[in-house]
Amino acid sequence: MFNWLYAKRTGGKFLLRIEDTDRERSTLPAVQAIFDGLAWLGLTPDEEPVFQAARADRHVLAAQDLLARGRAYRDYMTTDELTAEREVARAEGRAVRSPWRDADANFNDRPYVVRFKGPQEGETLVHDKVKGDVSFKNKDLDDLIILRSDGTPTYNLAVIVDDHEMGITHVIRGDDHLNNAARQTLIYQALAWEVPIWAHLPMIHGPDGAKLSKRHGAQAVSEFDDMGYLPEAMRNYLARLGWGHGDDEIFSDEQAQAWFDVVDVVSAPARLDWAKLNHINNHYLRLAPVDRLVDLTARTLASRGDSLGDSLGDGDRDILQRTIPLVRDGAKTLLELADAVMFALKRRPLELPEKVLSILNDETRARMSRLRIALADHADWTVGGLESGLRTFAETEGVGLGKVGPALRGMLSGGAPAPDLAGALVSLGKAESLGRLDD
RNA sequence: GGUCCCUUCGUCUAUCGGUUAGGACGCCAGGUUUUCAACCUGGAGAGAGGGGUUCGACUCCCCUAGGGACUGCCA
Repeated sequence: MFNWLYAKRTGGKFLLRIEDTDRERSTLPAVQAIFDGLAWLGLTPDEEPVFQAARADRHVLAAQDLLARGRAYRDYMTTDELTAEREVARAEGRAVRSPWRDADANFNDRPYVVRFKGPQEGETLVHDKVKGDVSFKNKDLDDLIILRSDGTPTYNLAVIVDDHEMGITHVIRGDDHLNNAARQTLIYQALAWEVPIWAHLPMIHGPDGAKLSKRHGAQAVSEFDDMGYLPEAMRNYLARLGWGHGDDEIFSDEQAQAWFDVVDVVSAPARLDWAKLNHINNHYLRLAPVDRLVDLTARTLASRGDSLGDSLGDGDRDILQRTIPLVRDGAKTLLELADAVMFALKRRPLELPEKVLSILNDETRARMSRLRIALADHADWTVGGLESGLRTFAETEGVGLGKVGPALRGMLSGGAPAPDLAGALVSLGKAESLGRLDD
């Protein structure tokens, strides 16, 4: 059975049908998951969505109407006969045809399915906004089953009836349905209903050119959330996948809405390019308000099950507030941002890795002690102030910053990636910085 | 097998008969440098192949090749 959800925007601007395409679990929860994904993307209709289970009674009525007018017929083929016919048809390179097509039979005691009776002559044109006019010879189109032998309607009848009754005007879907569009057009016409405007979008392929699958790491929108992508970055990236507007790469939602027209969608499938997605995500990471990134980073740390994530106090949030602006430029995802911030959240005393300990010989230890004193007196605890302070210190020592940096860095970060020295000092704050040096 | 769709740099795309075929990501080289990044400068890189139509074709037509979808009492 199928379930779908009709989402309506206030003012009746449009109706949106969301259907679950997963053959294995076509359930309401699955449809809800798709809807949630759209909500995450920021594509929420501003009116409560309407869950619409299949209106089987209306579908059956339509089928009976077709039957009464000779546009459908009862097909008494058994599954064995059908299988045999399919084999023959395939060998002869023609569509499947039931012997009952023109029999106009009506037995009471034999099971049957109801098939739509498509014309054998002529051709059907699908006016598609993306693919252009596509013509199909009617003789190549097989007769769709619209009612199963248990009397329930099939997908192809159900969408038509429900979409018509809900006032759907545009059918925009993956181009794997382009063939169905021809058959559905025939049914719309037989029902004397207005054929919707079709737009069949190319599918998105994985980096290797094959159909996007779990193997490529993502299928459900929520997985991009888990991977640390921002919704606005996804919107921008997805908009550019299969569509372009001159040289514009980064644009706002308002611009996208003003520029976008479904007829401009390219008709070839596009591949998902993680590198470019990362680049765009980085761009929006730089633009995002720090408060929001603090929240998202805290969430990321918590979801990792990292002990730090659960015990984040106000002091830690202050640290994040100071650190994020200094490290966000290098982060491609929220996951990387969380990594970049880890050094500042470590609890004293830090465990210094072998690599750092080896730098701390007697000479550098003595120098660090003197630096600790100089820093304790340093008042201007800003990136600029500390930069010049460090430079002055190195000059007094008569060495280059290269002699000071590695050791300081090691003690401050415990070997974890960290921003430049002045930045690291600022993120930690004076007390924590000096404390780590003391340790 | 049949029907249908698709084919511009590695990737996403611009071009809508006349361009040195543009941009972005990535890549390469150099610079900056206290880690990882970021950043700055420069560079390489494309019309699947073959026929037409045309003064002129990436653009229109045909063929071939390659890729994909559909071909269920699935949705």
